[in-house]
Amino acid sequence: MATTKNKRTVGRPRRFDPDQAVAIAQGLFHAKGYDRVSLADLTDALQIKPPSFYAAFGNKNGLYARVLDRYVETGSIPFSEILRDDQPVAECLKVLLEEAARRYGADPEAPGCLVLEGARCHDAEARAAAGAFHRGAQEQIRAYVAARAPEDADRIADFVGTVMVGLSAMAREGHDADRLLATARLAGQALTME
Amino acid sequence: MATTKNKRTVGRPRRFDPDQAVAIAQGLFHAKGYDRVSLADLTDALQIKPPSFYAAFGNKNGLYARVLDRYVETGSIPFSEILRDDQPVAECLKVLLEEAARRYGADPEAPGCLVLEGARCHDAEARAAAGAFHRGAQEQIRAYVAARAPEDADRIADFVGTVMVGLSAMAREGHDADRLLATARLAGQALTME
DNA sequence: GAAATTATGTAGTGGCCAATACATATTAAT
DNA sequence: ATTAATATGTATTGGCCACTACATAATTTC
Repeated sequence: MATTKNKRTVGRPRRFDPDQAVAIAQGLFHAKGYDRVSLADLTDALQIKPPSFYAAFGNKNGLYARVLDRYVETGSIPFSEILRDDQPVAECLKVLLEEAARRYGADPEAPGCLVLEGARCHDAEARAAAGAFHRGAQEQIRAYVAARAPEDADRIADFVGTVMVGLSAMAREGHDADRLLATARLAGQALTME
Repeated sequence: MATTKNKRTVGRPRRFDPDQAVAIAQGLFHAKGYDRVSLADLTDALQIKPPSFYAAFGNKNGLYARVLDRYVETGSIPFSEILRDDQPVAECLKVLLEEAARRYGADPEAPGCLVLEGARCHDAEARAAAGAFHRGAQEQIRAYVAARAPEDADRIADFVGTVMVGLSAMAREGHDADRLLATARLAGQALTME
Protein backbone atom coordinates (compact mmCIF):
# COMPACT_ATOMS: atom_id res chain seq x y z
CA MET A 1 0.00 0.00 0.00
CA ALA A 2 3.04 2.25 -0.29
CA THR A 3 2.91 3.15 -3.94
CA THR A 4 -0.12 5.00 -5.23
CA LYS A 5 0.07 3.61 -8.74
CA ASN A 6 -1.14 0.56 -10.60
CA LYS A 7 -4.71 0.82 -9.45
CA ARG A 8 -6.39 -1.11 -12.22
CA THR A 9 -9.46 0.89 -13.17
CA VAL A 10 -12.35 0.53 -15.50
CA GLY A 11 -12.31 1.91 -19.03
CA ARG A 12 -9.63 2.28 -21.65
CA PRO A 13 -6.22 2.60 -20.02
CA ARG A 14 -3.96 5.60 -20.49
CA ARG A 15 -1.13 5.20 -22.93
CA PHE A 16 1.14 7.64 -21.07
CA ASP A 17 2.32 8.09 -17.48
CA PRO A 18 1.01 11.35 -16.02
CA ASP A 19 3.88 11.51 -13.49
CA GLN A 20 6.42 11.15 -16.24
CA ALA A 21 4.52 13.78 -18.20
CA VAL A 22 4.82 16.16 -15.24
CA ALA A 23 8.56 15.56 -15.17
CA ILE A 24 8.88 16.33 -18.86
CA ALA A 25 6.69 19.40 -18.52
CA GLN A 26 8.83 20.60 -15.61
CA GLY A 27 11.82 20.65 -17.91
CA LEU A 28 9.91 22.65 -20.50
CA PHE A 29 8.49 25.15 -18.03
CA HIS A 30 11.85 25.63 -16.35
CA ALA A 31 13.67 26.10 -19.63
CA LYS A 32 11.24 28.44 -21.33
CA GLY A 33 8.97 29.83 -18.64
CA TYR A 34 5.21 29.33 -18.34
CA ASP A 35 4.21 31.84 -20.99
CA ARG A 36 6.50 30.55 -23.68
CA VAL A 37 5.42 26.93 -23.37
CA SER A 38 2.40 26.51 -25.60
CA LEU A 39 -0.07 23.71 -25.38
CA ALA A 40 1.25 22.50 -28.73
CA ASP A 41 4.74 22.37 -27.18
CA LEU A 42 3.39 20.25 -24.35
CA THR A 43 1.35 17.86 -26.44
CA ASP A 44 4.30 17.44 -28.82
CA ALA A 45 6.71 16.74 -25.96
CA LEU A 46 4.31 14.35 -24.24
CA GLN A 47 3.28 12.74 -27.53
CA ILE A 48 -0.38 13.03 -26.71
CA LYS A 49 -3.30 14.90 -28.27
CA PRO A 50 -5.03 17.85 -26.62
CA PRO A 51 -8.07 15.85 -25.45
CA SER A 52 -5.82 13.44 -23.56
CA PHE A 53 -3.99 16.38 -22.06
CA TYR A 54 -7.17 18.04 -20.81
CA ALA A 55 -8.60 14.77 -19.52
CA ALA A 56 -5.46 14.19 -17.46
CA PHE A 57 -4.62 17.66 -16.18
CA GLY A 58 -7.69 19.85 -16.61
CA ASN A 59 -5.84 22.60 -18.35
CA LYS A 60 -2.39 24.15 -18.73
CA ASN A 61 -2.55 25.60 -15.23
CA GLY A 62 -3.50 22.22 -13.80
CA LEU A 63 -0.34 20.68 -15.18
CA TYR A 64 1.68 23.68 -14.02
CA ALA A 65 0.40 23.25 -10.48
CA ARG A 66 1.62 19.65 -10.52
CA VAL A 67 4.95 20.80 -11.90
CA LEU A 68 5.32 23.29 -9.06
CA ASP A 69 4.55 20.59 -6.51
CA ARG A 70 7.11 18.30 -8.07
CA TYR A 71 9.72 21.07 -8.15
CA VAL A 72 9.26 21.82 -4.48
CA GLU A 73 9.51 18.14 -3.66
CA THR A 74 12.51 17.29 -5.78
CA GLY A 75 14.36 20.27 -7.23
CA SER A 76 14.03 23.33 -5.06
CA ILE A 77 16.20 24.54 -2.20
CA PRO A 78 15.75 22.56 1.05
CA PHE A 79 15.15 25.56 3.28
CA SER A 80 14.47 23.50 6.35
CA GLU A 81 17.82 21.75 6.10
CA ILE A 82 19.78 24.94 5.51
CA LEU A 83 18.16 27.24 8.06
CA ARG A 84 19.52 25.51 11.15
CA ASP A 85 18.92 26.41 14.76
CA ASP A 86 22.34 25.14 15.83
CA GLN A 87 24.26 27.58 13.65
CA PRO A 88 24.52 31.36 13.51
CA VAL A 89 21.67 32.96 11.56
CA ALA A 90 24.04 34.87 9.29
CA GLU A 91 25.98 31.71 8.48
CA CYS A 92 22.87 29.82 7.47
CA LEU A 93 21.59 32.67 5.33
CA LYS A 94 24.95 32.78 3.57
CA VAL A 95 24.72 29.06 2.91
CA LEU A 96 21.22 29.65 1.58
CA LEU A 97 22.38 32.29 -0.90
CA GLU A 98 25.28 30.15 -2.02
CA GLU A 99 23.05 27.14 -2.45
CA ALA A 100 20.68 29.26 -4.53
CA ALA A 101 23.56 30.39 -6.73
CA ARG A 102 24.66 26.79 -7.26
CA ARG A 103 21.21 25.51 -8.10
CA TYR A 104 20.15 28.42 -10.28
CA GLY A 105 23.31 28.07 -12.33
CA ALA A 106 23.56 24.30 -12.30
CA ASP A 107 21.65 23.55 -15.51
CA PRO A 108 22.16 25.98 -18.39
CA GLU A 109 19.06 24.50 -20.02
CA ALA A 110 16.93 25.35 -17.00
CA PRO A 111 18.49 28.41 -15.36
CA GLY A 112 17.10 30.23 -12.36
CA CYS A 113 14.31 29.26 -10.01
CA LEU A 114 11.14 27.75 -11.44
CA VAL A 115 9.06 29.34 -8.69
CA LEU A 116 10.60 32.82 -8.80
CA GLU A 117 10.38 33.00 -12.57
CA GLY A 118 6.87 31.56 -12.59
CA ALA A 119 5.79 34.22 -10.13
CA ARG A 120 6.51 36.80 -12.84
CA CYS A 121 4.69 35.20 -15.74
CA HIS A 122 1.80 36.75 -17.63
CA ASP A 123 -0.90 34.26 -16.74
CA ALA A 124 -2.76 35.37 -13.65
CA GLU A 125 -3.53 31.89 -12.36
CA ALA A 126 -0.04 30.50 -12.91
CA ARG A 127 1.44 33.62 -11.35
CA ALA A 128 -0.75 33.20 -8.31
CA ALA A 129 0.23 29.54 -7.94
CA ALA A 130 3.95 30.23 -8.17
CA GLY A 131 3.55 33.37 -6.08
CA ALA A 132 2.04 31.35 -3.24
CA PHE A 133 5.16 29.17 -3.08
CA HIS A 134 7.34 32.27 -3.28
CA ARG A 135 5.52 33.94 -0.42
CA GLY A 136 5.76 30.73 1.60
CA ALA A 137 9.51 30.55 1.12
CA GLN A 138 9.94 34.24 1.91
CA GLU A 139 7.93 33.87 5.08
CA GLN A 140 9.99 30.84 6.05
CA ILE A 141 13.13 32.96 5.82
CA ARG A 142 11.54 35.80 7.74
CA ALA A 143 10.31 33.55 10.51
CA TYR A 144 13.71 31.90 10.78
CA VAL A 145 15.43 35.24 11.28
CA ALA A 146 12.69 36.57 13.54
CA ALA A 147 13.16 33.72 15.99
CA ARG A 148 16.60 34.97 16.94
CA ALA A 149 16.79 38.53 15.60
CA PRO A 150 13.24 39.89 15.67
CA GLU A 151 14.27 43.52 15.22
CA ASP A 152 16.06 42.87 11.95
CA ALA A 153 13.92 40.09 10.53
CA ASP A 154 12.03 42.11 7.95
CA ARG A 155 14.93 43.89 6.39
CA ILE A 156 17.26 40.89 6.47
CA ALA A 157 14.63 38.64 4.95
CA ASP A 158 13.85 41.27 2.31
CA PHE A 159 17.53 41.50 1.47
CA VAL A 160 17.98 37.75 1.17
CA GLY A 161 14.82 37.44 -0.92
CA THR A 162 15.84 40.29 -3.20
CA VAL A 163 19.26 38.78 -3.79
CA MET A 164 17.70 35.41 -4.58
CA VAL A 165 15.38 37.01 -7.11
CA GLY A 166 18.35 38.82 -8.59
CA LEU A 167 20.38 35.61 -8.76
CA SER A 168 17.57 33.80 -10.55
CA ALA A 169 17.24 36.63 -13.05
CA MET A 170 20.98 36.75 -13.68
CA ALA A 171 21.06 32.99 -14.14
CA ARG A 172 18.54 33.47 -16.92
CA GLU A 173 20.76 36.20 -18.35
CA GLY A 174 23.47 33.59 -18.72
CA HIS A 175 25.55 33.92 -15.56
CA ASP A 176 27.02 30.53 -14.72
CA ALA A 177 27.15 28.95 -11.28
CA ASP A 178 30.64 30.29 -10.49
CA ARG A 179 29.67 33.82 -11.34
CA LEU A 180 26.45 33.60 -9.35
CA LEU A 181 28.39 32.11 -6.46
CA ALA A 182 30.78 35.04 -6.38
CA THR A 183 27.79 37.38 -6.23
CA ALA A 184 26.17 35.32 -3.48
CA ARG A 185 29.35 35.33 -1.41
CA LEU A 186 29.63 39.08 -1.68
CA ALA A 187 25.99 39.45 -0.70
CA GLY A 188 26.68 37.20 2.26
CA GLN A 189 29.22 39.65 3.59
CA ALA A 190 26.44 42.13 4.25
CA LEU A 191 24.91 39.61 6.62
CA THR A 192 28.01 39.12 8.74
CA MET A 193 27.99 42.75 9.76
CA GLU A 194 24.58 42.71 11.37
CA MET B 1 17.41 75.98 -35.60
CA ALA B 2 17.27 74.73 -32.03
CA THR B 3 13.88 73.01 -31.99
CA THR B 4 13.35 70.21 -34.43
CA LYS B 5 9.60 70.68 -34.67
CA ASN B 6 7.20 72.78 -36.69
CA LYS B 7 8.74 71.96 -40.01
CA ARG B 8 5.75 72.58 -42.22
CA THR B 9 5.69 69.72 -44.67
CA VAL B 10 3.66 68.71 -47.67
CA GLY B 11 0.64 66.45 -47.35
CA ARG B 12 -2.07 66.10 -44.77
CA PRO B 13 -0.80 67.11 -41.33
CA ARG B 14 -0.76 64.75 -38.36
CA ARG B 15 -3.52 65.17 -35.85
CA PHE B 16 -1.37 63.97 -32.93
CA ASP B 17 2.05 64.78 -31.53
CA PRO B 18 4.42 61.80 -31.84
CA ASP B 19 6.58 63.02 -28.95
CA GLN B 20 3.58 63.26 -26.70
CA ALA B 21 2.53 59.82 -27.91
CA VAL B 22 5.93 58.45 -26.88
CA ALA B 23 5.45 59.94 -23.43
CA ILE B 24 2.04 58.33 -23.06
CA ALA B 25 3.36 55.00 -24.34
CA GLN B 26 6.22 55.17 -21.85
CA GLY B 27 3.69 55.26 -19.05
CA LEU B 28 1.89 52.25 -20.47
CA PHE B 29 5.03 50.20 -21.08
CA HIS B 30 6.41 51.00 -17.65
CA ALA B 31 3.15 50.18 -15.91
CA LYS B 32 2.34 46.93 -17.71
CA GLY B 33 5.53 45.81 -19.44
CA TYR B 34 6.09 45.43 -23.17
CA ASP B 35 4.24 42.15 -23.57
CA ARG B 36 1.09 43.22 -21.82
CA VAL B 37 0.63 46.39 -23.80
CA SER B 38 -1.32 45.47 -26.91
CA LEU B 39 -1.52 47.55 -30.03
CA ALA B 40 -5.16 48.13 -29.21
CA ASP B 41 -4.08 49.51 -25.81
CA LEU B 42 -1.71 51.89 -27.54
CA THR B 43 -4.09 53.08 -30.24
CA ASP B 44 -6.79 53.56 -27.60
CA ALA B 45 -4.49 55.57 -25.34
CA LEU B 46 -3.14 57.65 -28.21
CA GLN B 47 -6.58 58.05 -29.77
CA ILE B 48 -5.33 57.06 -33.18
CA LYS B 49 -6.07 54.21 -35.56
CA PRO B 50 -3.59 51.45 -36.42
CA PRO B 51 -2.61 52.89 -39.82
CA SER B 52 -1.63 56.19 -38.20
CA PHE B 53 0.34 54.28 -35.60
CA TYR B 54 2.30 52.29 -38.15
CA ALA B 55 2.89 55.33 -40.36
CA ALA B 56 4.39 57.20 -37.40
CA PHE B 57 6.39 54.50 -35.61
CA GLY B 58 6.85 51.61 -38.03
CA ASN B 59 5.63 49.03 -35.57
CA LYS B 60 5.27 48.32 -31.87
CA ASN B 61 9.01 47.86 -31.49
CA GLY B 62 9.67 51.15 -33.25
CA LEU B 63 7.64 52.98 -30.65
CA TYR B 64 9.27 50.99 -27.86
CA ALA B 65 12.72 52.00 -29.08
CA ARG B 66 11.68 55.64 -28.85
CA VAL B 67 10.26 55.03 -25.38
CA LEU B 68 13.56 53.52 -24.25
CA ASP B 69 15.46 56.53 -25.60
CA ARG B 70 13.13 58.87 -23.79
CA TYR B 71 13.44 56.90 -20.55
CA VAL B 72 17.21 57.03 -20.65
CA GLU B 73 17.10 60.76 -21.31
CA THR B 74 14.50 61.70 -18.73
CA GLY B 75 13.66 58.98 -16.24
CA SER B 76 16.53 56.62 -15.66
CA ILE B 77 19.34 56.74 -13.13
CA PRO B 78 22.06 59.32 -13.93
CA PHE B 79 24.98 56.94 -13.65
CA SER B 80 27.52 59.52 -14.70
CA GLU B 81 26.51 61.88 -11.93
CA ILE B 82 26.50 59.21 -9.25
CA LEU B 83 29.68 57.32 -10.08
CA ARG B 84 32.11 60.07 -9.11
CA ASP B 85 35.87 59.99 -9.31
CA ASP B 86 36.25 62.29 -6.28
CA GLN B 87 34.51 59.90 -3.90
CA PRO B 88 35.26 56.39 -2.68
CA VAL B 89 34.06 53.72 -5.08
CA ALA B 90 32.07 51.92 -2.40
CA GLU B 91 30.34 55.13 -1.38
CA CYS B 92 29.24 55.88 -4.93
CA LEU B 93 27.99 52.35 -5.49
CA LYS B 94 25.97 52.61 -2.30
CA VAL B 95 24.48 55.86 -3.52
CA LEU B 96 23.69 54.12 -6.80
CA LEU B 97 21.84 51.29 -5.09
CA GLU B 98 19.91 53.71 -2.89
CA GLU B 99 19.00 55.87 -5.84
CA ALA B 100 17.76 52.78 -7.67
CA ALA B 101 15.61 51.86 -4.68
CA ARG B 102 14.10 55.35 -4.58
CA ARG B 103 13.36 55.50 -8.28
CA TYR B 104 12.06 51.95 -8.63
CA GLY B 105 9.66 52.52 -5.76
CA ALA B 106 8.75 56.11 -6.51
CA ASP B 107 5.68 55.52 -8.67
CA PRO B 108 3.43 52.63 -7.68
CA GLU B 109 1.83 52.85 -11.12
CA ALA B 110 5.18 52.32 -12.82
CA PRO B 111 7.35 50.29 -10.46
CA GLY B 112 10.80 49.00 -11.22
CA CYS B 113 13.13 49.85 -14.05
CA LEU B 114 11.73 50.13 -17.57
CA VAL B 115 14.99 48.85 -19.05
CA LEU B 116 15.56 45.94 -16.66
CA GLU B 117 11.98 44.75 -16.99
CA GLY B 118 11.99 45.25 -20.75
CA ALA B 119 15.11 43.13 -20.99
CA ARG B 120 13.05 40.20 -19.74
CA CYS B 121 10.05 40.51 -22.04
CA HIS B 122 8.91 37.86 -24.49
CA ASP B 123 9.44 39.76 -27.73
CA ALA B 124 12.91 39.09 -29.08
CA GLU B 125 13.40 42.48 -30.69
CA ALA B 126 12.17 44.48 -27.71
CA ARG B 127 14.26 42.33 -25.40
CA ALA B 128 17.33 42.99 -27.50
CA ALA B 129 16.68 46.74 -27.49
CA ALA B 130 16.24 46.94 -23.73
CA GLY B 131 19.06 44.44 -23.21
CA ALA B 132 21.46 46.71 -25.07
CA PHE B 133 20.75 49.52 -22.61
CA HIS B 134 21.09 47.09 -19.73
CA ARG B 135 24.45 45.84 -20.93
CA GLY B 136 25.58 49.42 -21.44
CA ALA B 137 24.69 50.36 -17.89
CA GLN B 138 26.30 47.23 -16.49
CA GLU B 139 29.49 47.91 -18.39
CA GLN B 140 29.47 51.49 -17.16
CA ILE B 141 29.42 50.19 -13.58
CA ARG B 142 32.14 47.64 -14.28
CA ALA B 143 34.38 50.17 -15.95
CA TYR B 144 33.89 52.60 -13.09
CA VAL B 145 35.00 50.02 -10.53
CA ALA B 146 37.79 48.69 -12.75
CA ALA B 147 39.41 52.11 -12.93
CA ARG B 148 40.24 52.00 -9.23
CA ALA B 149 39.80 48.37 -8.19
CA PRO B 150 40.58 46.27 -11.28
CA GLU B 151 40.89 43.02 -9.34
CA ASP B 152 37.41 43.21 -7.94
CA ALA B 153 35.60 44.94 -10.77
CA ASP B 154 33.78 41.93 -12.18
CA ARG B 155 32.41 40.54 -8.98
CA ILE B 156 31.52 43.93 -7.51
CA ALA B 157 29.79 45.01 -10.70
CA ASP B 158 27.96 41.68 -10.87
CA PHE B 159 26.81 42.13 -7.28
CA VAL B 160 25.57 45.67 -7.85
CA GLY B 161 23.82 44.67 -11.06
CA THR B 162 22.21 41.65 -9.44
CA VAL B 163 20.91 43.73 -6.55
CA MET B 164 19.49 46.31 -8.96
CA VAL B 165 17.69 43.60 -10.90
CA GLY B 166 16.37 42.24 -7.62
CA LEU B 167 15.23 45.68 -6.49
CA SER B 168 13.37 46.25 -9.74
CA ALA B 169 11.67 42.87 -9.45
CA MET B 170 10.68 43.50 -5.83
CA ALA B 171 9.32 46.92 -6.74
CA ARG B 172 7.04 45.14 -9.17
CA GLU B 173 6.08 42.75 -6.38
CA GLY B 174 4.81 45.73 -4.44
CA HIS B 175 7.72 46.74 -2.21
CA ASP B 176 7.56 50.49 -1.68
CA ALA B 177 10.50 52.89 -1.78
CA ASP B 178 11.21 52.67 1.96
CA ARG B 179 11.33 48.91 1.90
CA LEU B 180 13.55 48.86 -1.17
CA LEU B 181 15.77 51.47 0.42
CA ALA B 182 16.30 49.33 3.49
CA THR B 183 17.32 46.45 1.23
CA ALA B 184 19.64 48.70 -0.76
CA ARG B 185 21.31 50.00 2.40
CA LEU B 186 21.91 46.48 3.65
CA ALA B 187 23.34 45.52 0.26
CA GLY B 188 25.58 48.56 0.45
CA GLN B 189 27.19 47.20 3.60
CA ALA B 190 28.71 44.40 1.59
CA LEU B 191 30.55 47.00 -0.47
CA THR B 192 32.13 48.75 2.48
CA MET B 193 33.96 45.61 3.52
CA GLU B 194 35.94 45.26 0.31
C1' DG C 1 -21.72 -11.16 -25.29
C1' DA C 2 -23.76 -6.53 -23.75
C1' DA C 3 -23.32 -2.50 -21.12
C1' DA C 4 -20.72 0.88 -18.77
C1' DT C 5 -16.63 3.52 -18.51
C1' DT C 6 -12.62 5.84 -19.79
C1' DA C 7 -9.04 7.33 -23.27
C1' DT C 8 -7.94 8.55 -27.88
C1' DG C 9 -7.76 10.84 -32.65
C1' DT C 10 -9.72 14.00 -36.00
C1' DA C 11 -10.93 18.23 -36.76
C1' DG C 12 -12.23 22.03 -35.44
C1' DT C 13 -13.90 26.55 -32.15
C1' DG C 14 -13.70 31.52 -30.98
C1' DG C 15 -10.47 35.01 -29.27
C1' DC C 16 -6.72 37.99 -29.27
C1' DC C 17 -2.65 39.41 -31.55
C1' DA C 18 0.29 42.52 -34.65
C1' DA C 19 -0.04 44.27 -38.95
C1' DT C 20 -2.30 45.86 -43.56
C1' DA C 21 -5.29 46.77 -48.13
C1' DC C 22 -7.76 50.24 -49.79
C1' DA C 23 -10.42 54.15 -50.41
C1' DT C 24 -10.72 58.92 -48.76
C1' DA C 25 -9.39 63.33 -46.70
C1' DT C 26 -6.24 67.23 -46.20
C1' DT C 27 -2.41 69.78 -47.15
C1' DA C 28 1.61 72.12 -50.25
C1' DA C 29 3.49 72.80 -54.74
C1' DT C 30 2.54 73.84 -59.59
C1' DA D 1 -7.66 73.85 -60.82
C1' DT D 2 -4.52 70.02 -60.93
C1' DT D 3 -1.09 67.18 -59.10
C1' DA D 4 1.78 65.12 -55.63
C1' DA D 5 2.31 63.86 -51.05
C1' DT D 6 0.98 62.46 -46.63
C1' DA D 7 -2.46 61.13 -42.96
C1' DT D 8 -6.76 59.05 -41.76
C1' DG D 9 -10.79 55.69 -41.14
C1' DT D 10 -13.06 51.34 -42.27
C1' DA D 11 -12.62 46.86 -42.47
C1' DT D 12 -9.75 42.97 -42.67
C1' DT D 13 -5.97 39.48 -42.71
C1' DG D 14 -3.48 35.46 -41.33
C1' DG D 15 -1.30 33.46 -37.25
C1' DC D 16 -1.04 31.57 -32.87
C1' DC D 17 -3.39 30.72 -28.66
C1' DA D 18 -5.96 27.69 -25.16
C1' DC D 19 -9.50 24.74 -25.47
C1' DT D 20 -13.42 21.36 -27.14
C1' DA D 21 -17.33 18.62 -29.88
C1' DC D 22 -17.78 14.31 -31.51
C1' DA D 23 -17.07 9.86 -33.05
C1' DT D 24 -14.27 5.75 -32.01
C1' DA D 25 -11.27 2.50 -29.53
C1' DA D 26 -10.07 -0.26 -25.49
C1' DT D 27 -10.85 -1.89 -21.15
C1' DT D 28 -13.74 -3.77 -16.83
C1' DT D 29 -18.18 -5.21 -15.00
C1' DC D 30 -22.27 -7.61 -15.46
